[in-house]
Amino acid sequence: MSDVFDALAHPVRRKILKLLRKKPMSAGAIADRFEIAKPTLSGHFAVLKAADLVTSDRQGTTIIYRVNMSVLEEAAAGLMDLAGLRGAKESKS
Amino acid sequence: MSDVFDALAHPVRRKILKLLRKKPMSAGAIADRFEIAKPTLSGHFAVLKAADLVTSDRQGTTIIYRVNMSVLEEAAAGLMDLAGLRGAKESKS
DNA sequence: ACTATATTTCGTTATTTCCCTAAATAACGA
DNA sequence: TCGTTATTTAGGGAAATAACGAAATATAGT
Repeated sequence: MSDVFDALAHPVRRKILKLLRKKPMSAGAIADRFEIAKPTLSGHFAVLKAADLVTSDRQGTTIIYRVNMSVLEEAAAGLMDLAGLRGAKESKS
Repeated sequence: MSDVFDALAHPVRRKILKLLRKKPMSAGAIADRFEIAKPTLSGHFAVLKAADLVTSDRQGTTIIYRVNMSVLEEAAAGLMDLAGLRGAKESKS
């Protein structure tokens, strides 16, 4: 859970998730949307993956990233739990 | 919005919010719940305040912190927006 | 085997974050 | 005003994070 919030803390990573929400994209296609160097983005992908917020699978030479919706929903639920709102499961950490 | 996710990224700050959700507490009362030095916690309060996640008011020599529920709810809504879920307002950044 | 393309890993630098102790500030009561 | 309590600010060191260019890896096609 902490990994998730760490991952969400960076604006670029939130923007990546927002892109990915519409449709899965290759690392390169995502990189085209940013001014940031590819190695830097690659690092962001790694953080998102560590948080299990995205999954990746290779297709030939390109790597396709897709959002892991359930984890994103869990995070939202976690926040609602913090807020003490309806529909929130019990949470740790 | 970025400030909010930054603030939520630290486990201690999330724990503070969770405490404060039940009832407003003084800085010292919160500090009693942690092993962390008071100045360190004071720094965490400052981050939470910068994100507008908590408000503070002084009562004599003690300072009472309370959660700003609406901002916490906004953050949850922001996440749901990322997840593309119902009930989510449009969001920037 | 060689070349080209896509992506990541490595090594480095700069910035930020986190935590601490010590000192400062604020408000109270005697 | 003095002393006490509650909290914050200041200063500093260690560790984490973010960014880059260069080099490495993986795959496909020739």
